[in-house]
Order: sequence, then structure tokens, then C-alpha cells
Amino acid sequence: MIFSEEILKWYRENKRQLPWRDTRDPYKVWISEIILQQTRVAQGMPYYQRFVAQYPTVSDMARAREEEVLKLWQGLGYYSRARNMHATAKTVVSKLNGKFPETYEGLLKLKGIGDYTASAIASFCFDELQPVVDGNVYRLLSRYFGIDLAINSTAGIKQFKELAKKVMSTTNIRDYNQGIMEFGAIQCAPRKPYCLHCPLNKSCVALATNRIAELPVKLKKSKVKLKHFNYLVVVDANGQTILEQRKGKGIWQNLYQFPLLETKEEMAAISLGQLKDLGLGDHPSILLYNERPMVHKLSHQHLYTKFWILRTDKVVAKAIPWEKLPDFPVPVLIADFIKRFKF
DNA sequence: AAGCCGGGGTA
DNA sequence: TACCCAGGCTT
Repeated sequence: MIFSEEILKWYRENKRQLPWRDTRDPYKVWISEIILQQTRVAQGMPYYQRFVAQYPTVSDMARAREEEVLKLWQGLGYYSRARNMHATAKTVVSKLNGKFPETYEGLLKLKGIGDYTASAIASFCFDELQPVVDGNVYRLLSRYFGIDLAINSTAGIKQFKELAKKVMSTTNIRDYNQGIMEFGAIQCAPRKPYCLHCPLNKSCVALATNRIAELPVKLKKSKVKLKHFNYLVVVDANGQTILEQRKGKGIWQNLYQFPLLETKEEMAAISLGQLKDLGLGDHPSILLYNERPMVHKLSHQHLYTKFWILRTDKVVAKAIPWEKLPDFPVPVLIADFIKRFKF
């Protein structure tokens, strides 16, 4: 049987019921695709439900404040997705009359929509003949066709896209694209795929040559960097604390955190001179909350973190009541501390 | 072309 | 642990 027919058949028999599969509304499909970038379905599902409930239309999202969108996104990671999503909602409303573009080319111009996401929305909503090539598709194609070209090299990206286009269905691109990703995710899983009862096992090159475990090939990723974070948790005379918004380029852009001292080495003690003009007076008490640094692991950084509790009998200007903290979008590292810290 | 950007699930 | 996830943007 033809490759695409096998995919479609398998999909009909094995598809999961997912809310964004019941609609052709590009707004909802778009939300689901942004959320699912580098994110498993199980992790993204509750976020999808919350975003659709909170913002039923693109106008609702466009009207929201970025902080509110980030708060709803809190815990999903890769926060540029949320910022770009919000910016695109505003663009669609202000420049496109509230309507999403209906072509791959048009969608590609929007912030946060790259080749994969433009192909997904164009094919799912408008039946445009564009193949989707996500991590699942790379894996399936590299194994089935026995291709050891690195999937994240420039040549690999180009070749896999061409191959995906060559083997795609031209009669039901919507189900086929959903199907090939589902097949890769469930049947052709990263480790221990179910080759024994795979409908493609008669013609899979990797299986025939015993290379399932070696494919796909991926270029090595850069090394993890170690950083030392010292958070200054102020407790003032009114039991209020200080939060600052992260600006600039790095991680957690536009999220909030306690005032931060980043150091080259682990810090043993804090002197009054390091308290960043927080307005704590001359005699705050300094207590180290965790003697052993907590290690917060991101994919590219390991953050060795200490929380320093700074109590003062002064009233600190612009301090925030502890009960207001849940209103602010914060990294998981900060949210976990807030949850555990009782003062 | 390579680096950067989160957090969580899985074997 | 190491790898991966319905990737995209910046340098």
C-alpha cells in the first residue's frame, strides 16, 4: 500500500480525541499549535483549555495585557511564545481585520509562526497542500527511509521537507498531517517503538537494517551553563516584599522575580553593600533560607539558587503584599519558593 | 551555522 | 542521567 494511505488508515484507527481536532477555526488551531511547540500534548492540554476559555476570540486576546497572558502561560516555558502570540493577536485585530491569513505564505509573516506552524494551520484549516515536519515526522521519515542526515542541519531540514512533500497525501492533507505526527508520537516512539505490530514494518529501512535506535541523527547541542542566583526576599515592616520585572535578552523576559544578585561563584554571605539600594535601612536581618543551593535545571542552564530572607522594620516603598504575588507571572523556580515559604 | 529559549515526562 | 517534546528567533 502507498505510504500516505497507511498513515491515513492507521490514523483512522488510532487517533486520540483532542479538542483542537474538532474545529477548523484558525484561532483555536493557532493557539494549540503555539502551545504545542516543543511541548507534549499532555502538558499543553490544560493550558489550551484555559486560553480558549479566557480568550474565546482573537479580539479578546488582543485586548488583554501582556502580563495577564504571561500569567496564564506560567509554567509552560519558552515564554517568547506567549509574548509573540499576544503580539500576533494584536496584529490580526489591528491590521488584518480580525481574520487570520488563509495561506502558508500569509501565516508565515506572523510573529511566532515558522515553517511548521504555518504548514499546520494552512493544512488543518484551509486544506493547503503543505507537509508538516515536526519532531515526530523527522523521526518517522528518517527511520522508515533510513536517512542518517542530521535532522537539525541545514541540509537535513531541506531534504526532510522535500521528502515529506513527496510522500504526503494530496487528497486529505488535513488528516494526513495530523496522522503522520500522531503516528510518530505513538507508534514510532523515540525509544522502544512498537515495531512488532507496526503497519509499516515490512518496508521500514531502519528496522530491516537494525538501525532503529540510531535514527534519527541529531547534531549535538551546546553545553549546559552553570549560574549562581541569589534572590533577595524582602519582608518589610508591613510584611510586604519586592518584585522586579526581568528585562533584557535572557531567560524569563518580562516575568517577575525577587531582586536578584547573580554571581560567578556560590555566595557564602551577603553584605549590606550588596543590597542594591532596596531601602531596608541600616539594620536589616539577613537569613539564608536554603544552605544548599537549589538546582533549577533548564535545558541549557543549571541555576544554583539561594534565597536570602531580608527582614526590616522599615516600610519599603513600592513593596507588594504577599497576597498579591499570585497575580504576577513568575518563573516556576519563584512560584515553587512562594508556595513553600511561610513567614 | 550555531546559540538561545523552559519545564516536564520517560526509560 | 540523557533524551525528547505538534519549533522559532537571534546572532
